[in-house]
Amino acid sequence: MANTLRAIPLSTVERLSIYLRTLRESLVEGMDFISSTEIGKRNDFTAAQVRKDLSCFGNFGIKGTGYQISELINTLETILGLDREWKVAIFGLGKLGGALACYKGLKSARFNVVAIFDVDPKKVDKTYKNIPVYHSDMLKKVVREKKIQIAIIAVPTDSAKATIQRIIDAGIKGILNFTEARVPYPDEYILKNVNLAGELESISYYLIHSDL
Amino acid sequence: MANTLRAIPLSTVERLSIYLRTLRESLVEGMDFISSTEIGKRNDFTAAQVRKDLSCFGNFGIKGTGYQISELINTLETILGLDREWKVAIFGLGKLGGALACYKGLKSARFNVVAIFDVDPKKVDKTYKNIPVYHSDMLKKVVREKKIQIAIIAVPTDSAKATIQRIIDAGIKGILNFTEARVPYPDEYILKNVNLAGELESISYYLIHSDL
DNA sequence: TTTTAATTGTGAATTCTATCACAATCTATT
DNA sequence: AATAGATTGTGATAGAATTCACAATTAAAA
Repeated sequence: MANTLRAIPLSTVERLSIYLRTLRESLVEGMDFISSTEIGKRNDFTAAQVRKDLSCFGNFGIKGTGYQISELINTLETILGLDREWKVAIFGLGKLGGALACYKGLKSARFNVVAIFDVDPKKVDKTYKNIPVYHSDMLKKVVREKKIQIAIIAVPTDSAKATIQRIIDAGIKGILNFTEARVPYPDEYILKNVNLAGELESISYYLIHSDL
Repeated sequence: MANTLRAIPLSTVERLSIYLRTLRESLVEGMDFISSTEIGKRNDFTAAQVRKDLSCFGNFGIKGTGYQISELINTLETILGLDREWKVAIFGLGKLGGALACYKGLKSARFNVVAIFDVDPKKVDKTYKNIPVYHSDMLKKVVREKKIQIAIIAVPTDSAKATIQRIIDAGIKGILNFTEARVPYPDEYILKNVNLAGELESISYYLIHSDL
């Protein structure tokens, strides 16, 4: 039975993203329906896991047949909030910030980069790939005017903590942080960290500790 | 009691990375000892979590005092395999690949980018930031000669699946994948996916489903 | 030396997450 | 209309991860 209000674990939400990708892929392949078994097989999940995740939000399947793909895509997009446009700002126009600003996966997924912030006088008050670049001092004003809802942090390590704090203070509730900085934040905020060094370090760990 | 052989969950290993960062930070601040409580506070973990994680590998603390910071840094570096140099190749010299090649966090953490692969004739057989750029056809030969152990995938989506398959076939056992492609891989391999769109989608989800 | 305060390491308890297993139901076939 | 085959949704079960809670130990203070 559907219960959107019950707290859904992050792991379930992250898998919904993966299911959505699989559904789009199978739609391109010309399929109309897909079973939980097939969704699982393509992502190395059990079929029960797939069904349980989906059942948190409703009964979308047809017994004996599976899930109608285009319909489930729409449903998952609505659940994930991809039925609207999100206004995103990138903080830090270095190599990584620039790469993220160009990333096609963003725009196609309704994440629209409407502002870039930096402190370098050579970069500010220009545009980068048609996106206006502002001095970080303009943060509060621009966030208010452009109704920015999500921040992506790609500033240098040493200014990261202060930058994140200012973003929190400006009321941007969704933050994706590519730096090492860790900042406490209020409950109603969602802050996710992508830690490149950490990813490689756990790869390093498992390379050593496998039975070689 | 220490038991390095027992399978350690990924979540524990990932936290070790975080503890290590915290320890380095506190060393810079001039501290000599740190308690599990303080490590936890700086990362929003419980003190028990910190102690339990560390106790998987040994008894490193001093009761009443905490952990000797520089010593625990060395211990964690050894556990994570950061006491050696890892040879890394980046696949795809686009915006993201270029950004990763320049990323200072890599080299300082003993992850040494010794090769870049691409298929663009304008890029191959040159160097990028002093790193040689090879045509992907040279994959097997270069991997063997340079003893590459870790691959970072930053190629375009449509060639990603094939690229990853060739990397697996070439015997590179540690893979960090920045693309959407998902490829089945043998057990003794470790493949981690960083999914930017997925991260933003779960942020989107929680922004909608908080009590606003 | 004794006491007090701090902190670890860990077994037990709890909470959270994933899997199992099967009744219910749908489609297709005979 | 009846049967066979497929697949869902979910309560029950199992498994994993986290937190609790406290004895043991150390350092510092009295």
